[in-house]
Amino acid sequence: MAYWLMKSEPDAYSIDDLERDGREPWDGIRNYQARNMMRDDMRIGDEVLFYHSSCKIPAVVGIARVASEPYPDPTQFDPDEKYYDAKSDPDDPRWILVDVEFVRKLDRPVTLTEIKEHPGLDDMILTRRGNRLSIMPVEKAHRDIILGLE
DNA sequence: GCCAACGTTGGC
DNA sequence: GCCAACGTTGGC
Repeated sequence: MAYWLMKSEPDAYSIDDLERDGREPWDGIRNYQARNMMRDDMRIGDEVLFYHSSCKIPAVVGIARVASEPYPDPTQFDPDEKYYDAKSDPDDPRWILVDVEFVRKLDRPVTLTEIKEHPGLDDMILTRRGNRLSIMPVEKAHRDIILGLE
């Protein structure tokens, strides 16, 4: 089983929203690297660290799991959608997503500050300079440390 | 609101 | 294929 971190702006979609919905298609990803990971590398049951970004206290706030095989992101074909992509061919969809499922909230958020301060988490992709990926792989050792901090 | 970093686009 | 311009991300 692999481990992932997925960012979401809590104003747009928070861990509480996922808890309420139970399950959610991870739509709107328009970055090829992130798409490739969902399309090629994620497996049902993989664990996801749910991270709040672009907010007051950026932090890992919960755990989710990959809940579907990859499939085309429907929002790319809907002209009324923010994430509409006129250049995506329905016969060869450009954007692929997976569903994610709520598992639990952390007992308390593990903040970006703590992650940066922890020596064992030095080489996490999350804190790498210039990293802008909204989906990234997480090593088990790093995941274990983070869950040890909650 | 600023700005660094980086991806994407499009002209040539 | 190069590269300047532009857009986006996301922490601060």
